Amino acid sequence: MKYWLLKSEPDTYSFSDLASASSSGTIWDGVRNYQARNILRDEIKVGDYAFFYHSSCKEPGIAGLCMVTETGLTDPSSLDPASNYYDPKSSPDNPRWITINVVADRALKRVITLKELRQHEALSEMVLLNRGRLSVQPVSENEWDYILGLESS
DNA sequence: GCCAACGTTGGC
DNA sequence: GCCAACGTTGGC
Repeated sequence: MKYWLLKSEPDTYSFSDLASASSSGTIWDGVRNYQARNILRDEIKVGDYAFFYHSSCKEPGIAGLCMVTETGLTDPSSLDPASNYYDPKSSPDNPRWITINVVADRALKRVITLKELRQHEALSEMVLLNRGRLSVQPVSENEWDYILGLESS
């Protein structure tokens, strides 16, 4: 099992939105970056866990944990002409944007902020802190465990 | 296939 | 709202 970090703007879709979604969770739609798409399509597996990260907001940071329940899904927004994420170069026969379904696992006891993460030498190699713009990223097991260890501190 | 121009992300 | 970083586009 591997660990990941998924970014969302909480004004658009927050961790509490996922937590209050139906038991089937949500499709992680709208990713339009090839590196992130490749991770969604090729690397993330059912049963993997991810941090749910709030970006572009007052307090950027990790708000909760979620679990991957399905992979290999065509992003429905890419085929919807009414969507902001519509991509005319994608089609049902040859979908360009492949994604996953996730469910909420649990909220963290507190949001672990980006500012706090930056203060820990043990996390200095985190993708989040070095290639901040990537919206789907790997998290090492050591980083995962370390960050969960901060939760109660 | 280079690279300048342009667009987007996302912290601050 | 600014702007640095960086991904994408498109002319050549």
